Amino acid sequence: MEQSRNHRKLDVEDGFELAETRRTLPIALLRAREAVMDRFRPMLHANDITEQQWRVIRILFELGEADATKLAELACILPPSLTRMLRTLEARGFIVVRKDPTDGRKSLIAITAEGRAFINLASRDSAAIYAQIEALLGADRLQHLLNELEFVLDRLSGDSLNL
Amino acid sequence: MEQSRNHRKLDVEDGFELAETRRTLPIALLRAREAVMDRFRPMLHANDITEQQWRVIRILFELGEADATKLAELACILPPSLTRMLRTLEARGFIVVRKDPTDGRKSLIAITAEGRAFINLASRDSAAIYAQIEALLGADRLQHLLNELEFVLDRLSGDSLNL
DNA sequence: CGATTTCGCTTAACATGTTAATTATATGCT
DNA sequence: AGCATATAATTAACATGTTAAGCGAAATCG
Repeated sequence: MEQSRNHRKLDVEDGFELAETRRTLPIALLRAREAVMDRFRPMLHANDITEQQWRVIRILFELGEADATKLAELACILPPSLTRMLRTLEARGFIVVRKDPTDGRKSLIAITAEGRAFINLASRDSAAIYAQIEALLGADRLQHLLNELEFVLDRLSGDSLNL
Repeated sequence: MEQSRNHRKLDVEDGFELAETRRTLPIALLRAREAVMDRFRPMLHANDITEQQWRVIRILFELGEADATKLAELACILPPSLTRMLRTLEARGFIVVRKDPTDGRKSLIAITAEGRAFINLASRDSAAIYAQIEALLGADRLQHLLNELEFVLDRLSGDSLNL
């Protein structure tokens, strides 16, 4: 049930140590995410939308409208990528972009009725896939993992290079 | 100490449910990984190497030589990306590519002495950063998280779409 | 008020992610 | 051997990641 894995380290010429690549937080997070996304990708592809576009309109579905900075942060997308994506999503009729009347620098992005309709359609499959994942992992264990990931976030974010 | 977070669900018109985007496994894994990588990026950038290139030569440092398929799998890089990267890394003198004498389709990629020297230099900083992360998270908690991530991998990989 | 600085977003340039199609080689089958 | 199929890698085309630079609007400061 529990796995007592190898915490092996590689001895390098000069004496310092390097963790085995496979057993490393960046790789482990990446591989776990790929395993999860492999289950969503068919549904995303069938709906002719990318993973990132899906995140963006889903955030907008929750918020209704948001400025580009907040949207980028919530969707985990860098500003340059978001700029390009907004054109695509606007051309598809899922969002509308307008200037903030209070602040001429900001852009306000809102989801359209068409965008909401798309979410309503696709989220059926999405929810089913997520339920399947939850069943495979166990609801409690999944919640625990989400807590741990949030712990990592809280612990590593902000304080730049102390210690 | 423990966080009792919201497991809120969004009610959608038609009655089915969609988990809040923030509290979702793909996003949580992505955000956690970004928090981790933010600590490595300065070091990678200072050494003028990308995150993916670093993974590739590090894998080769561990294996010595490998065919492209295994290398791509271990480094979590798709074949088309690897093809492009190999040119870059070969031009920089970190690797050498040769055809497999037994199988004309395969390519065998090996790390060079120069590549090893690069790892030896850069891995000092890398190991220091990883140690800092381990200290911030706690060694035990980190190992536990790695185990959980491996559990996700084992549970979600392979069996394509069974219940 | 005007100059400077900061902020929000965009553009540019290059690297990688992603899927489909292609090529060359191996393998299986008869 | 001859043919169909499978495999390994590549190419193509488009989307996104990543860093730096650019630009207009807003805030700040003297």
